[in-house]
Amino acid sequence: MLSKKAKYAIKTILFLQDHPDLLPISAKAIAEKEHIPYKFLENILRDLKSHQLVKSIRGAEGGYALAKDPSQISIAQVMRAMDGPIALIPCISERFYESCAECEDEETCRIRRLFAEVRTEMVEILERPITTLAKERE
Amino acid sequence: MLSKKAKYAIKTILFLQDHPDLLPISAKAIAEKEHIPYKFLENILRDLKSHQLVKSIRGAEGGYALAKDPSQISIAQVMRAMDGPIALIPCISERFYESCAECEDEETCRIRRLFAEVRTEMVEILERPITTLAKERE
DNA sequence: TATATATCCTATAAAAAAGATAGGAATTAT
DNA sequence: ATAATTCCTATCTTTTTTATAGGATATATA
Ligand code: FES
Ligand code: FES
Repeated sequence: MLSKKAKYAIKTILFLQDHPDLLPISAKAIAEKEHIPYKFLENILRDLKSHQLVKSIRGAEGGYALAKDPSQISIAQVMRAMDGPIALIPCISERFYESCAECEDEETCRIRRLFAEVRTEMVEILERPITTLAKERE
Repeated sequence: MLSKKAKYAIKTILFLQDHPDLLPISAKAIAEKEHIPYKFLENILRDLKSHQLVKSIRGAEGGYALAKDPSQISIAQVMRAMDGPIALIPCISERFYESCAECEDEETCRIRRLFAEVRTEMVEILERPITTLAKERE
């Protein structure tokens, strides 16, 4: 399951997408509008920034904005920045590969292929740009 | 990511599939062969049994065996029995539905459809019978 | 029937991860 | 100068995951 952190992060990114203002948006404003604990959101924003998903302007009247065009941002990117791998097992993760402690040999592992297939399908959907996320009830 | 419990459970199920002996297989034997902590495995087997995935024979010479034909068992079933929902968000889970505390309205949620699509693809792959899991290096 | 081998059950402990908060330094518009 | 804001490190709390303990119950077989 998605962590709360990742879900808050997604909501934050979509909120910033929806408000491409001239002025950046403060963490305080985001926290209030999206009902995210303020200090928790600060941590999330720092992570989003370190992953080049948002940029920040310091000082009074400062705040946050998307670091790139929304067409270049996907839910997968946000999930990876917050929770790590998309894959359900580490040995087939593209960006967070780790060998499986429990499995003797990747070559003969019975479930590796299956989960690789799952990951491929997941990534295909989750890598879509967030611009494709129209509001429902169109 | 898959929990260790789920991974142990999958290994257990595949082990039982590979040993369709006349005699049931003891937890002790499974624990040794698959390198699973014995007492942890007991808990797992109890859960697998309560979900009708394995059956048990008590007493000396007792042990465990699959509760149904392997063609009727999938990795998805094992995952659900151990970790709960396959879906990444609760509001689209088929068997473990919960409304999302953070989202105001499912109808207007921007990410619900996307994650529903992800779940559909995941389930399609993970619901395959374990008999389709041939050993690699065919 | 005694014994050894098992499952079965409840409870607890230990470790790790997730979720949240605290306090203050640094920056900047007004 | 002041107020608003990001930035940083640290800590705390709660929940989940992983694992263990101890014993009750059942059963094959010698
Ligand atoms: S699941 Fe990774 S090697 Fe088996
Ligand atoms: S993710 Fe469940 S309603 Fe938005």
